[in-house]
Amino acid sequence: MSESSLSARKSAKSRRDEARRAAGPRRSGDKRERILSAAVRVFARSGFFATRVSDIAKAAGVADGTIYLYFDSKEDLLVSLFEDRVDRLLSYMREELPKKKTAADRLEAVIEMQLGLLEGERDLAEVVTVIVRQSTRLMKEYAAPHFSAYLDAIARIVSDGQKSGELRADVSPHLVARATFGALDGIALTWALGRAEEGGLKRAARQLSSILLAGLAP
Amino acid sequence: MSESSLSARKSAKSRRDEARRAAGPRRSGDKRERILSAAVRVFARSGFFATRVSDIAKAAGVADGTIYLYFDSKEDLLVSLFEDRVDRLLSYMREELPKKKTAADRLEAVIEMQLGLLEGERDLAEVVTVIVRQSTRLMKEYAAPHFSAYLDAIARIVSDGQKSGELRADVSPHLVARATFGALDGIALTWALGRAEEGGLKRAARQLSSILLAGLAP
Amino acid sequence: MSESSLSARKSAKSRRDEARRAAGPRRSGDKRERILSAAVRVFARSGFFATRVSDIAKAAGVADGTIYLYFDSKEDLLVSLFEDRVDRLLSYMREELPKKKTAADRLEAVIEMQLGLLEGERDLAEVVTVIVRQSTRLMKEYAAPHFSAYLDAIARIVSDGQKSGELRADVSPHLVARATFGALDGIALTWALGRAEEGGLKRAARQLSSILLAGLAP
Amino acid sequence: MSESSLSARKSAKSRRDEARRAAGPRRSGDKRERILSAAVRVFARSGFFATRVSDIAKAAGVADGTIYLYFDSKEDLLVSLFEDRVDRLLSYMREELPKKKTAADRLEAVIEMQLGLLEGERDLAEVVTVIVRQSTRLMKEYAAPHFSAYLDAIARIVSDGQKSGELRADVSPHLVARATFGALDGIALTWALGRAEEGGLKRAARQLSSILLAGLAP
DNA sequence: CATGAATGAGACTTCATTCAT
DNA sequence: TATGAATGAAGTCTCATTCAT
Repeated sequence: MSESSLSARKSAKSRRDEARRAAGPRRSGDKRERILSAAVRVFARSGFFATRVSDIAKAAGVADGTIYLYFDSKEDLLVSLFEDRVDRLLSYMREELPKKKTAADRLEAVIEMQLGLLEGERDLAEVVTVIVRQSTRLMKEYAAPHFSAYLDAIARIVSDGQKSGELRADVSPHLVARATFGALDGIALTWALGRAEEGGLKRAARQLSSILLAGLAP
Repeated sequence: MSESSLSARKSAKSRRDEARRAAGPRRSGDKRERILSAAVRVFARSGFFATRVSDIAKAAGVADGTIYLYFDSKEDLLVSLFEDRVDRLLSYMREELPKKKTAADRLEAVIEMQLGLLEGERDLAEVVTVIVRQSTRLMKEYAAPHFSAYLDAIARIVSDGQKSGELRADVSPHLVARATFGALDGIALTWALGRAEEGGLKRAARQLSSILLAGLAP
Repeated sequence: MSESSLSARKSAKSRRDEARRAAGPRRSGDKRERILSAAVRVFARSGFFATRVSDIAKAAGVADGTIYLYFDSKEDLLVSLFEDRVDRLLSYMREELPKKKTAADRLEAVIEMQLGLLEGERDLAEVVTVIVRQSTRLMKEYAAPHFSAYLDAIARIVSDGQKSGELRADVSPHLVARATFGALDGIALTWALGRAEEGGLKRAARQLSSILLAGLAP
Repeated sequence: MSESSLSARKSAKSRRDEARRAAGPRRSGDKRERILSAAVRVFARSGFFATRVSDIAKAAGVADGTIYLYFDSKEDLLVSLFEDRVDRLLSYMREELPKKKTAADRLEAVIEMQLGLLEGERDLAEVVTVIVRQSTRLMKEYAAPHFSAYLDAIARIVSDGQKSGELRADVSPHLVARATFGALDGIALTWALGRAEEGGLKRAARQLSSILLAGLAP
């Protein structure tokens, strides 16, 4: 999930926005953020397709047309939302992972990170886990590559751990990555759909780490 | 996932269909199945919203209107599809689980069952994991209860295993259930979206079982 | 203005229509014609851009969506209209012109034909002369080639007449073609916009022929 | 095409502009001209409806809103453009025609004038001949009266020439006017759409005059 | 039972115009 | 005067659903 792959998708609009941001904030530089944040709420409540652009506009307190000053289309809005949030995850990964020395510490960090990203942002959790899967094009053309890169990063941690003898070698690193991601996703999904208790995800992170590491011990 | 919860949603059409099935096969009793099977293929390729009813009709070789002789709506078609396939899973669970004596055996059975259901039916895998999440109403009103029942069943296996001392007691049974389901779902998702190798799911089932049971050992 | 160039533009819809027509008239095989004829009236009154698709639908007594069963888009509707009517002109040209032996007779025939096509169809006259020029894309991509072919045909008549000594040789055949077409178009335009008297175009045709032939005498 | 008919349409803006012009050039008096000249270019390239006000603003190097300091609306901009250029034609007619003594000289003058106006201004030629026809309201409410006045002026030349025996009397003066205008328009149209050769229009003017006068000889 | 032409509600998006700065 | 971000009305087109045959 390299930086370059992330910046690959750049609409005319977002390029314009960047120029605008670089030139310093204009009168309503926060409008883009207001729209994004309204979109998280509305998408989470109704799903991508059932959400009308006018719903988001109303929730953001702007006119329908204003949406299109900041995003190319409804789909671009969802993608931007996704990117915006995935960016945080990636930055965090690039900064924190190298500091950990053992595979165990790294897996724990990934787990805490992925769940922690959502902690306190129930709507975002639902968008990321459920809504993004609603646009097949988005899923296949955009999410899939990033998704693979993310899985690859996890698999590499496992594979390195196996080489160093820290983890058992009789399981496929990629399977572990897929299962780990799925477990995290499943926890987030049920957390988002059910009662999202305060601090629940943190406890879940600790327990999942514990099970996974015990299960992967040589 | 009790029988009663399953029969909660019963449209006029599905009730009629059941009566018909009970009365034995009619001349065009297979048309319903032809439509369902076409729907699996088309939904899997294009997603729920991007699929037009006329696409399914064409794939099934029937007229658009014919769909509405067997299903109330496009959404009813998806729900019926889901029910039809989940039914197999439930029957299997009710028959096989009681035969297993240890928690380990039961968890292994659940894992093999859930993945085995999809093995050889790539399209169905995609529908179940991705497409079903596209209709928020379906997800929240229909799937959620069944989903909970399914998770509860897994959690009970864990909880029983903890009471008997077979499994470690310091993790939440529900968390284990959610993580297990998620791991299975994640494996199925990546299998469906990526290269679905022959026999891959069977191997995955064995490895996941091994990790999970080792991780849950007291 | 060869046959092949005419059939070059064939939308999915029109191809479907042809198949349908070939297979014999369905229940409402005349609906396409009803829409076309309504379109002539409404386009003539309001122009291409100011006309809403729903206006045409109302005038034709069909639902908005029905338009799209027969035409790909609003623009396709205009193009189809144009083609449909130009076809008559071309058929006539291919059949009648070869029968005439002198350049004078041929020019007279062209003049009578172009104006006669519109006689009794005031709306069509306006569509052809005014409305078609409203869609620049249509004008440049579609009309221009056919237009050139039409002008070429007239120019050839002149050029042949010059070679045979029947017409004066000191004027450019293409200029004569452009001026003749323009004169006819101008007459049609003012006839359409003003009081379109019965028989006026026939008289106009005779007078224009007379002036043109006298002007071109060697 | 009397002066009074020309001043019939006078928006608040144009009245203000006239006052300004009468008072002598202001600092930004050229901005209006910059906008008009940009409008000619953009209208000619894309047509009236396909042209966005913002396109013109960009081409003129002003902000969108600035357009509305000089013109009431997009349509007013087109009308102003038309008036501005037609003004030249009218001034010329009022000054030059009375100097000519014969009908032949007058017709030649009209022809040279109408084509000469466009010579060297290909964009303007396209605007006048094609684009102006795109706004039906403009065509019917504004252009038609001026158009009639212009045709009347030509018809009067013919009619006078018939009375003096200089031109044949068996053709309708109005028909001649309409055909002459049409021929000129047709030449300008094809010149604008095709390869606009240098000097082409001047040659065309001479040939057309020659044909027309020979055709109208008694 | 089956058909598929017809319907029409509703969504996304554009763009002329305004107005606070 | 000049700006350009914001507005919101309005239009094209899609597609689930119906119903006459």
